[in-house]
Amino acid sequence: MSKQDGRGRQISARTVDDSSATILHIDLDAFFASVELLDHPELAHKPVVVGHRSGRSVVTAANYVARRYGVNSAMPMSIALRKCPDAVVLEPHFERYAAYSRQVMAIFNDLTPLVEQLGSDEAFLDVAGARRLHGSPATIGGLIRQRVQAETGLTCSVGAASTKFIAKLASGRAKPDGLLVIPADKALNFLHPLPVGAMWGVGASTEQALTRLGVRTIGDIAHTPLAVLTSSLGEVSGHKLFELAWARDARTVTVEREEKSIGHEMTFEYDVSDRAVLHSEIHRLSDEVGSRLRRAGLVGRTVVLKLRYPDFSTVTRSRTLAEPTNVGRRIYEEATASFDALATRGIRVRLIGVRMEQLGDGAGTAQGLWDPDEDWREAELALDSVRAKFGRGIVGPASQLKPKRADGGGVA
DNA sequence: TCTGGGGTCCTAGGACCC
DNA sequence: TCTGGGGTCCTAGGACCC
Repeated sequence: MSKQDGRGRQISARTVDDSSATILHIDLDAFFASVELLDHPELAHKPVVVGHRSGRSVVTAANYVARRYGVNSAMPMSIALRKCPDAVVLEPHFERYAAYSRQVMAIFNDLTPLVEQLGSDEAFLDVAGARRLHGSPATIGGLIRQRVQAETGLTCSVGAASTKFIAKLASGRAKPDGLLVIPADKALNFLHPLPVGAMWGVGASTEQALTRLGVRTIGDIAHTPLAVLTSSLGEVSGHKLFELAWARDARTVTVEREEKSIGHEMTFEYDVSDRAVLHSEIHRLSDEVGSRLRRAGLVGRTVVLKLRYPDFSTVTRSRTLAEPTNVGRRIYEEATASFDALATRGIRVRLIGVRMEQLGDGAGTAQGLWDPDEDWREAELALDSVRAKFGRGIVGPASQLKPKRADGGGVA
C-alpha cells in the first residue's frame, strides 16, 4: 500500500514510519457540494455552491472551484454571489446527505468499532486494534479512501497521527482527496510553523487576542509563558492551547456522547413584530423540541428562549422547571412566559429559538410515554391562538401571518 | 458584506447553604 | 455589627465548531 500526499500524489510508503499514527481523522471533501455534483457531473468544473439564493441565507457548502473565488461555507449568499457571480446555486437535499453520511460511517465501522462521528462528514477512528486485521494506519487510511470513492463516488481526506488534534490538522492539510501521516516524532515540526488560526478552538476572537500578544504561529504559543496565555484567554483555554501547542492531547476516540440539549430556531425572511405570529412560532418550535425529546426518550428541565433582533444582537432567557418535561405544551408555556417578560410592544425579531437543556432519562415517567395525539392537538391550539387574534377564516395580513422561512418554505 | 441551524464549552455573577 | 471561604445551582452571554 502506498501513501499519498495532499494532492493525491503517490509517495513511497517506506518514507514514513506510521506505527505511532493510530488515530485517523477522516473528512469528506466539500461534502454537500460533492453529493450534488454526483447528480450534476457536467458542473464539476464550474463554481458550485449549495444553499438558497434568497435574502438571508448563507452558503451551506462550496466546491473547490468556488473556493478559488473566495467563497466559503457559512458566508452570506449575497456576498458569495458578489465574489463569484457565475456560481451555480443548488438547493440543498439534507436527506440525501444523511443517507450518504450513513453509508460512509458504515464503511468506517467495518474497519473498527472505535468510530467517533463529528457532524455528518467527519470522524475520528482509533485503528490501533485494527492493525493486525487490516494493516498499518496508512494502509487503513488508503483502504478507506478507496472504498469511499468506489462505493459512493465521493472523495475524502485522511490525517493519521498519534493524537486527535494532529490527525485533524493533518487531514486539513491533505485536502482535497489526500492522505497525510504525521509520526509522533514529527508532530512538533509539523505543528509549530502553522498559524494560530489553524488551531482547533481558535476563532476570530482568540486569534485577535493572540495577535495582540504578538503570537502568530503555534510555535509562538508553545514559547509563550503559560501565565501570559491564561491571563489573556482564561484559565481553561490558556492551558488547553498551551498543551496542544506542544502536541499534548490526551483525548481518546469516544464512540458515544450523550446529548446535552435539543433545540430549534428559525430566522424570518423579514423581521416580525406581530406578537401572535411570534407566539405561534414559539409554539411550533416548542412542539418540535417536545417531540424530539419523546422520540429520544428524554426529558428536559431548563427551557431556553432565544431572540435575535434586527441589529443581530441576541438575548436568551431560561427557566428551570421543578419537574422535567418533554411535553410541547409545557415547553411552550415557559418559553412564552420568558418572551412576554422580555418583549416590549413593537419589538422586531429576526430570529426566534427554543432549546431544552439539563436533559435526563424520560423512560418510566408518565411523560416518557408517547402520545400520538398530542402534536395534532397542539397544532390545533396554535391555529386557535391565531384565529382568536384575527378571527376564524381570515389569514391576514398575509405578510405577517405567514412568516416565510429563510429557506423559502412556508410556515403553517 | 451582513451574517443559517444544529450544537458544545467556558466565564462570571448572584443566590443560597454550611 | 461586620464579615470568610467553599460548594452548588441558576442565569446570561459569548466563542467556537460542523
